[in-house]
Amino acid sequence: MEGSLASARDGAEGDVLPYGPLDPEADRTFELTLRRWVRERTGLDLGYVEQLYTFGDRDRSAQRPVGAPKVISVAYLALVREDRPTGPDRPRWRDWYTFFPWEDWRQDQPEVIRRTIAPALSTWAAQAPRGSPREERRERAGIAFGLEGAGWDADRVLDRYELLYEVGLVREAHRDRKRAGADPTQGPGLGHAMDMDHRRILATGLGRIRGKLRYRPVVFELLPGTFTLLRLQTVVEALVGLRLHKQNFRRLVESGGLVEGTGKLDSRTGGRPAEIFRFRREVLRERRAPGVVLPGSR
Amino acid sequence: MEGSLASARDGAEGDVLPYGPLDPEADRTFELTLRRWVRERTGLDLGYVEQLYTFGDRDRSAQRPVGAPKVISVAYLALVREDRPTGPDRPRWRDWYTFFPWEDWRQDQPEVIRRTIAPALSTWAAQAPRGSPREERRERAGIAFGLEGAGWDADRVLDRYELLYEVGLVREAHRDRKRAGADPTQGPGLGHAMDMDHRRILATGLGRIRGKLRYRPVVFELLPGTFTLLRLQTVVEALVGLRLHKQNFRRLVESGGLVEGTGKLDSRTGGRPAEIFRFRREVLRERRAPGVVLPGSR
DNA sequence: CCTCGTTATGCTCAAGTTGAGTATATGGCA
DNA sequence: TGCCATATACTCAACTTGAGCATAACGAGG
Repeated sequence: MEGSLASARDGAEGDVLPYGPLDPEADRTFELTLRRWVRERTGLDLGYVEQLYTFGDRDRSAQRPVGAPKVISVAYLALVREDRPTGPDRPRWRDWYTFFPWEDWRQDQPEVIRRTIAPALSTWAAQAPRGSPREERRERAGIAFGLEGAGWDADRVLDRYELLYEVGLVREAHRDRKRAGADPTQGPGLGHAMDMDHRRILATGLGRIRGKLRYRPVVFELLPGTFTLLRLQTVVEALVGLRLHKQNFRRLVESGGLVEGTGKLDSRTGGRPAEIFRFRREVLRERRAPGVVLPGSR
Repeated sequence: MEGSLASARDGAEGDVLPYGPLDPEADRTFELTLRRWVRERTGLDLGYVEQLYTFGDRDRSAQRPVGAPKVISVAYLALVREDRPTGPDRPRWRDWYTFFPWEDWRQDQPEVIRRTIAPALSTWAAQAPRGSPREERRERAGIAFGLEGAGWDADRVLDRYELLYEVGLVREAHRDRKRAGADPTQGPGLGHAMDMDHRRILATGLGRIRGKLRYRPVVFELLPGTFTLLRLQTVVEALVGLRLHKQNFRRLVESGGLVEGTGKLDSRTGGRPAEIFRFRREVLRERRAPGVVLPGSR
């Protein structure tokens, strides 16, 4: 239910993000074009929308045939509640952790880090000439994956993907090397691959939203108007990929003025009925940076 | 000395940011093209570089003549130490607070807010129909400029510029309305204007760097390899536009592991000689988000 | 060489925040 | 009724922040 993102048009190799041409003439801004385009193609009305990053032709893995027009891609991140999408592209929701299994720490450290990533990074570092190049590799790996007591930084999603790409642990790396005519080394191919550079874009988006969470109440874009605190917490946990301390989470959002109780109860919880809360818009006026996440796990 | 940004080519109306065409073919990424371009045009080697935002034709104030090619502008933020720039465009350094006088709270609340902005926003709110539209305007103004006890959020530079534009308090607003054939209302024209939408871009950049400061040690890009703590503090203050408590700043950067003393002293300070410090790179490995925590950052 | 102004540095303290519990409440259901 | 599950309430120590007082060490001017 939580932790998913729209993706569409299964292609030759893997999933792709929804994309299409923009006509800067038709609307006043890119963002308006985007909203219209998504509504037409999927029936979804976007709420929160944020520009992510712009890539030029040569940044991208897809090789442009000689004579084809130059392509600039402007990637956007949008938050939508998970309604059923419609439309000709047959877009489908995907759990984003199928693309980034190493990002999901909700039940402890993911297996794949201990079993595959950490050893591979260790080998990769050891292949560098001894001394400072080797130290640099070790340091970079340590920072990205929180290896040697460095602590996991949930926001560094892009750092981690780029490192895995460089080290050759994701399929796109082999695909691109083969296309470039280089040696076609085979590695484990962690997580589901995506076409073109879409997995890189997705990593940018996930990192961005994890960061934003700390100082802007964007979670509420993904929830109905009212919800229990457990539901809110579950969504936050899906976003940051960490498990949070329940009592402290309640204290944080309640005394932080992010939510207010409605007085009504939801008794479908299985235990004691939970109070139903709503987002307190006034918090935007009261606090400088109203957000949710403390890196505290379990 | 501090608080400035490269701008070039005084044009018909005001300053402009350095800009030029990018050839995505010549370099592998936009960023490389940018670095090369800046080196050729100004002689400066960029250190930290970050993509800011991409604007389409119609986002921009400049009207494109019929038949002219479509233009997409990708704005970048770079941090450079203030060396003398060279080159054909005659670029010059500018204090950015001449463009945003309301952003400089280093000596208390800027006059222009109390004298001009707050009253104008109040009038603007009062012009809306009573009830919730009027309340929304009042709330928006309050959040942006920290008016009714809301507290100043240094990061909201873009919010503030856009509000002033909308309310008609910056010259660009009148320029664009006139061009669009609308009524040419005259207002105070706060701060120095810039051509096209460059002041908007600059606002985006200033906001971005202020935010980044909290969790990445970007300040050190603007300092020589060694420095006194006062020098470091002054640069941070210039960036965030606030004055900081000296003893606490020292405690923050020293016990936070951001800097380490060299044992040497600088006695050109006028009082007791200051110890000379350097950036501690290891902090990147040790802490999740090493940055300068500011008053009410969270 | 003594004093004063100036900047640097050291230290304290109260208030607030965080991390990690323990304890109690209240529903459904066997 | 009693058990299980979840919700909610409260506690407490460790740590962080905001603010200020106190002391150190230089140069300038008498």
